[in-house]
Parts: sequence; structure tokens; C-alpha cells
Amino acid sequence: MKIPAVKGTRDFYPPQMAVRNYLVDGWKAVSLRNGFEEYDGPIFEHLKMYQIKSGEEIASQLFSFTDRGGRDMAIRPEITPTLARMVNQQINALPRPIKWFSVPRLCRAERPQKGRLREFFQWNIDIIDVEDVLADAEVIFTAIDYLRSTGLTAADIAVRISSRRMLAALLRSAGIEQDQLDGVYAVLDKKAKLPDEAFEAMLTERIGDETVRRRVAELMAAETIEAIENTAHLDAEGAAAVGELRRLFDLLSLMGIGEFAVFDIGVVRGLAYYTGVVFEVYDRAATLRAVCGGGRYDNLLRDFGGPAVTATGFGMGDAVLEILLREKGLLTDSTLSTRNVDCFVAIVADEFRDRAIELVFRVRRAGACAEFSYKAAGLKKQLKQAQALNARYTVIVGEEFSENRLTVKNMATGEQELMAVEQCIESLLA
RNA sequence: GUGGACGUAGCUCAGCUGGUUAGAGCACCAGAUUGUGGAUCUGGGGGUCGCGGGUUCGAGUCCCGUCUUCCACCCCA
Repeated sequence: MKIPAVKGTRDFYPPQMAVRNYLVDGWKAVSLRNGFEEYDGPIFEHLKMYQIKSGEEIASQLFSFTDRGGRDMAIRPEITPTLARMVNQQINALPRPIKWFSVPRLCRAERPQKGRLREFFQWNIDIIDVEDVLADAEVIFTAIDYLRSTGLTAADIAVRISSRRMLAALLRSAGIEQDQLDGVYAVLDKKAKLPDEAFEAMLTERIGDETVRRRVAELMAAETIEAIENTAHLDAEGAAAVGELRRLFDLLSLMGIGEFAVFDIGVVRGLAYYTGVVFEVYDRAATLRAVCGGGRYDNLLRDFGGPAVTATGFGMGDAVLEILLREKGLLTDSTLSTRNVDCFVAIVADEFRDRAIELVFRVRRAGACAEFSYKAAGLKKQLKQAQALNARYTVIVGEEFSENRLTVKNMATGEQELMAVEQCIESLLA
């Protein structure tokens, strides 16, 4: 009986695995050079853990099961709750600030579509216990630092930045009640996706008062921070939030990534999670969903039963990223070779076969990658195989071996040289 | 969860208004070629035509259901 692959999952054949490794290795390297340490948790947790900040209905969007003891469990759809749990558990012992990263494998029971699967990898980095926007800037820098390392430029992508804190202050001064904020966020979050009239209609549904609605629409039309300062009368809280945002943009310029940063009041993001700076990285053409999203969430540790400690971070999934890199021609088969043999040993005189095998495994014991053909085949065929394996050198074991010599062929240049066996091994391992 | 499109070899696809034994290119394997790698030629393996049911003398082709994939919505942690 043939059993099909599960909906929304991927099989990683060697070429796909090479892509995945390329992405993950890049994430890890950039995390480390920006001062983050790696952590991980279990792939399943108590179901309750995911309902704390997202509510009961989230259960329909994740894979859950009951264990033999009757406990409700869920496969992790995100790693932030695990991070919160782990940090809370050792909050008094951990040196601060905490700068951690992880590349968890996550599962969500959603309908798959472009850039969204049921199982994926997501790079997460977080800085815990730094209140300064410098931490937000550092987090954004790390995301851009990685994306630049893949070859993307400011012409390809931009990080759109806003502030929940500022937006809340502006909406309050426009006349929105505190308890209406979340509902209004949900509408504002859709502004970029909807035609103006549809957006207007949704806003009308949410905000009854004509004057308040006009003020909100005016706010959302602001294209610069200056425009915000000029159109809105800010209270002290709003002014502080705007000052913080200005400081963030200054820092990003200082860090050398100013050309990537764009102010966009339409970046609101999901639910009540975020408390300060919020950002999303998009392709400039904005034809794909966000490559990366994050921001400040100062209440998270407390919501998970810990002390009130500030935090900021982001998540970047592999699916959209891969689509983007492919579209930009930055993922090519030639840059993602799955085989890189140092030395292919071609055996053309069968009487030396065992000596050749000895040689292959001697090279391997010494730490280099050596390969050979299982079958006795013509030299032509073996050279073809060497080429297919991306071998740097092919060592030919033939008649010359009776004089303790080998022919070493440089596969890139085609040049070859007759060498003594010991000399050959030494130069291969050099 | 809602709506739409697609499904023929490992991949990209052809297959006419239903009619013999379902094809091509690429890929894979072997040979031409017994010591020299991107070529050429020859041959070979590989298909329950996504799956199930129906209509028909006869279904890859028409109808229904179902599954997957893709696209949009909901949601996006």
C-alpha cells in the first residue's frame, strides 16, 4: 500500500536539504556574529501554553493530541512561549541581557498556500531585558545583516517600521477608547491589503463616530514621522513614542542599514502581543507575504508567570525567504552543491584495487573526503563520476602504481602530474 | 473553515469530436569507447493516466465523489 505524504509537508531530498542547510547555516552564522546564543526546547508542549496569549480558538490551528495520561498536548506552532518558559524558570540565574536565538521546526494546522506550509523552519532571535530601542535596532540590524549576506540589497527588500506604543497614543488622542484598540488594530492591519473603499467600510463598522473616524483615517494616511507630528496633537506618551521611533531610525543609519528602513504606520501586526516598536521585512514589490516580522513585547514573560521583564525579537520563516531568494536568482543549483569530494580515486588496474581502497580510507581517516567507484569501470566512466561528484582531484591508480606512483589530475584545470604515493597523500591533505 | 484551478513516466508536457498495445524531451542505467571528464549515437528500465464509483460495446478523454498540489479568502503567533 502506497501512503502519500502529509498535506503541507515537504520531503527534503538532497537538493532541497542543501537549500535548507544553506538557509539555516546562514541564520546561525549571523546570529553568532551578532552575539546571540543558541537554545532549543521540545517540539511539543502543554496545549495550554499556546492558549495563554492567543485564546482558546487557537487550538483549531494547531496539531494537538492527548497523551496516555490524558494530558492535552500540542506540537509547537511557535517557540516564543517555550522561550518565555525557559527564561522564567531561570530568570534569577541567567546573566542579562539575554540574547538568544533558535531555529525551531514548527507546525501549524492551516490551509497551505504560497509561502505558508504546515511544517516549516523559523529563525527566532530575542533580546530580553534591554528596554532601550537600541535593542530593537540591534534586532532589526541582525535581520538585515542576514538578508544582505544572501545577496539581497536595499533595492530588493525594505524593513517597514512603526510603533504600537505610538499608534495607541495617537488613537487614544483621536478619541478611540482603550478597550476598542485591539479591534481597531485588526482593521488598520489590513489597510495595505484592501482597496480604499473596503478599508473605509470596515473602519466605519468599527468606529461609529464620524469625527473620530476622520481623524483615524487622516492619521493612517501619514507617510512620515514628521507628518504625524504635524497632524496629530500628541500627548506626553505619544511624544515619547515618536521620540523613540526617531531614535530607532537614527540608530539604523548609524548601523549602516538606513537605506533599508522605511516608516510605515500601516505595520500593526497581529494581536495584543506587541507593546512598542513593530516591523516587517517585505520585498520592495510587496508581492509576497512578509519575510520576517517582529517587535517589542514587554509583557510576555509576565504573562507566562514570570517577572515584568522587557523583550524584543523577530521570527523569519524559511518558506517565503526561499521563494524570494529564488525569484532574485540567489539560489542556484551551482551554488548549492550536495557533493564536494576532495579526491576521487579511479582504479584502472584491477590488481591494485585493494591498494586503492586502502588509499581511499587512509585519506578519509585523515579527515578529507575521498570517493571511488564500486564497480570496475573504464577510466572515462570513472572520470565522469568524479566530475558528477564535484571532485577537486582525481587520483588514478594504474600501472604506475607498480613503481609506487600515482597520477593526480586537477579536475578544474585538467592538468595532471605523476607523483609518489606519499607525496600525493601529503599534498591532498594540505 | 469558504471559494476557484490543476492532476498522464523522477521532471516538463503531448495525447484531436470517447476507438487497437498511452507518447516525446530531459533525467537515470547500459553499450558504441579496455588509461582521460560537459559531446554524439544506439539500446534499456520506468505508467494501477491521483484514487473510488458511474455512463458506454469501449473511458487518459464524459459525469459524480474524494485526495493532493496551486491560488485567493479567514487567520497569521
